[in-house]
Amino acid sequence: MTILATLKSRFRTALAGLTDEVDTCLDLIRASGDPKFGDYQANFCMPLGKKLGRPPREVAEEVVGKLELDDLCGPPEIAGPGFINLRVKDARLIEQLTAAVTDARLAVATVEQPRTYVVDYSGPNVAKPMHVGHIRSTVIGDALCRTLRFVGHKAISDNHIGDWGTQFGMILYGYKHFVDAKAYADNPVQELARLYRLVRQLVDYHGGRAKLPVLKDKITQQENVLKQRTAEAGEKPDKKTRKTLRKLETDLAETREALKSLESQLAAVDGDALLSKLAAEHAEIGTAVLQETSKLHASDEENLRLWKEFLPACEDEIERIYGRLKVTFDHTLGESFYNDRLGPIVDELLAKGIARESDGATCVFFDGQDVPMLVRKKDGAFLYATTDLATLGYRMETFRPDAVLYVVDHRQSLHFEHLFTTAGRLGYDDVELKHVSFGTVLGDDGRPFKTRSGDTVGLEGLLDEAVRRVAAIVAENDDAKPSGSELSAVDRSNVAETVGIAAIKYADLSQARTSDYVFSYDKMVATRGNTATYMQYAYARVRSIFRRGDVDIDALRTSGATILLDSPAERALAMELLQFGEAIELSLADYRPNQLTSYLFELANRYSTFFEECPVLKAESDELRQSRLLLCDLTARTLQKGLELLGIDVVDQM
RNA sequence: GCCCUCGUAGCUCAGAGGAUAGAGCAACAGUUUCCUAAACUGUAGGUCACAGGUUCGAAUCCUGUCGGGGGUACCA
Repeated sequence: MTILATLKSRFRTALAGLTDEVDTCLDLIRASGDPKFGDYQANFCMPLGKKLGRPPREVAEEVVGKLELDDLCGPPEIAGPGFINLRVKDARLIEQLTAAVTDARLAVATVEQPRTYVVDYSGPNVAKPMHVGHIRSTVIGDALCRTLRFVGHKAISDNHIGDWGTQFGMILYGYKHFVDAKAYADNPVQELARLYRLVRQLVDYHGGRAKLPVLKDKITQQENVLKQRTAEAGEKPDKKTRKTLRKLETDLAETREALKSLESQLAAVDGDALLSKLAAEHAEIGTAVLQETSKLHASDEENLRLWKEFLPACEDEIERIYGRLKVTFDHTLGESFYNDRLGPIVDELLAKGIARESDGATCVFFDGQDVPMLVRKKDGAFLYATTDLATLGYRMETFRPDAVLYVVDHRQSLHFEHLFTTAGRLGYDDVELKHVSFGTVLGDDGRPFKTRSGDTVGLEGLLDEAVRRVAAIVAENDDAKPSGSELSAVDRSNVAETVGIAAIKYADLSQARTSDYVFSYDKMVATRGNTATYMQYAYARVRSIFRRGDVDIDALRTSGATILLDSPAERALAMELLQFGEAIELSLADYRPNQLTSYLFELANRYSTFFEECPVLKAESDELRQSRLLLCDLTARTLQKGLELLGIDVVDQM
C-alpha cells in the first residue's frame, strides 16, 4: 500500500460522522507541492468548513484530533486557511523501503479490482512503409499495456492492421504489370515496396493531371471573390469583415501553394523519361487500381491468391520494426479478418433503425449534428466506420472487456464520438470506450506530416538516424573517460541501439499525450534534461558503483542491513522512491505516460544529488555504506522498472 | 457556418480547483586530487492571450473576444 493510500484510510476513519462526502475529501489529499509544507497535504478543510458553516481551521482541529497517525507521521500542522500538512516519520520511510528491498514489485500493490482492457494501437497499413506518424500510437499503446499489466489488469493488445485497403490494389496492379521476377524472388518485401511506390506515383500523376485545371479554376474563383469582397468592404471594413477577408486571403494562398506543389510533382514525372513513358502507357491506372481492389474484396481467385502470398511478407516487414522497438501484440486481427461481418452489421443497424439510407448511402445520424457516420457507400462498399463497428462486436464477444482503448490520432475524435454513440445504441453500454487521443506529429515546418504523399520520413530510417547520432555521443563520452575507454566496439554499438531507440520513445512519451509533437532529431537525441538518457545514465552510475565496489547486491538485500536517512539528500531520495506506486496510479488515471516520465526524471534528479553529496563506497562507516548501497539498488531497480513500463531498456555501462 | 482543441519564461514544454506557477534548453557565475562531468550547485528570466463570471481559493471550471491548429457525406 502506498503511503498516500494509508493516509487516506486513516483520514477516512477520522472523517466518519463529520460528512457523508468522505471520498470527495480524500481526493484532496496530495503529495505536497513544496517540501516546506511537508510530504503530504490535506486540502479538504476549506470546502468542508464552508459546507458545514464552520471555520476551516476549526474543522481541521477536529479532524486532526481524531486522526491516528502517530506510527506514520509527525504531529500534523494546520497552516494557512486550513491546510493540514503532514511529514512522514523517517522510521516509516525506512520500514517501507526495507519491504521494497526484498520485493520484486518494489512494494507496488496490484489493483483490488482487475479489469480486462483491449488496447488498440499502432495499426499501420501493411504493404506501405511505416513512417514517423506511426510512432506515437505504437509507443503510447505499448506503454499503456505494460503499465496496466504491471498493476494487475489484463491488457489484450490488438493490432488492427490495414491489410485490405487500396494499397493492395496498387500492389496487385504493380505486380501484374511491372514486377521484376528476380527481385521479387530475392527480396519480396523490397520489390513489393518498390511496386507500391511506383504505382502510387503513377496514380498520383494522373490524378494530379485531372486536378490541375480544377485547382486553377478554384484560384480564379477565389481571386474574384476576394476582389469583390474587398470592393464591397470599402475603405474602413468592420472587424468581422476584416476577419473574413483575411480568411479568404489565407485560403487563396493555400490553394496557390497546393498548385505549386502539384506542378512540381507532375514535372518530376514529366522530366523522367521512363516514368513519363509508363505514365503514358497506363493512363487509366487510377480506375484499374480500384478495380483490382474491388476484385480482391469480391474474392476474385487470382487476386485473393496473390494477396495471401503478399501478406506474410508484408507482416514480416512490420514485425522486423516491432522487433527493433520491442513491441509485441497478443493479436493482429486486421481489417480483412472482419470482411464477413461488414454486411451483417449494416443489416443489423438498419433493422434496429439505427441507420438509414440518405443520398444512396447508409448512414447513422446523431442529434444536433448535421454530419452522419457513413457505414455503406452509394456503390455498396463499406467504410472505416463499418469495420470499426464489426471489430468492436468481435472484441465484445471474444474478450468480454471492461474497457476498449483506442490509441489514435486526435484528428479522428469525431469518428470515435460517432462510433461510441452508435455502439451504445447497439447495446454495448457496460463497457468503457475510450479514445486515447494524441497530438499530431508535425514536421519541422510546423505542418502535419503528410500521410498520402510528399516526403515522409520512413520509420526505419528514423531509428537508424537516431542510433547513428547516439553512437557518436557514446564514442565521444567513452573516449573521454578519465581512466580510459571502457567499452568494446560491440558494447558501444549495443549501447547506441538501446539508447537511440529509448531516446525516440521517451521524447514521445514525455510529451503530454494530447499536445502536438514536433518531430526533431535534436530533441529526440538530446542527452540532457528530461530524457531517457538521463535516467539510463543514473542507472549506469549505480551499476558502476556495484562493479567497482565488487558488491554482491543479492546478498546485501537479504542481509538485513538497515537503511539510514540522516542527510537531506538521502531522505529526499527515499521519499521519491516510495512514490513510485502513486506515480503509476496517476499515470493510468487518464492514460498519460508523461506522468510516469516526470516521476522518473524527478527520481533520477534526486539520485544525482545524492550521488554528489553522499559517497557510497567511501562512506564513513560500514553501516552507512550498506545503507547507501541499498538506496542505490532501490533507485536502479525503480528506474529500470519504470522505464520497462514505458518499453525502454537500460544498459549497465554507457 | 458548425464542432473539437490549443495559447504558460527568449525557445521547447510540465502543471488532478489549493499556499510564493515549475522543468529542460539557451544566458550568466561556480564545482574534477573523490563511486561515470552524459553530472552537480547557484543567478536571472512571468500581466499563465484578453475581458467578465463562479468559488473561501482559478493557469485550471463557465461565458465572450482575439489568435493558432484540427475536423466537418461516401479515404483510413
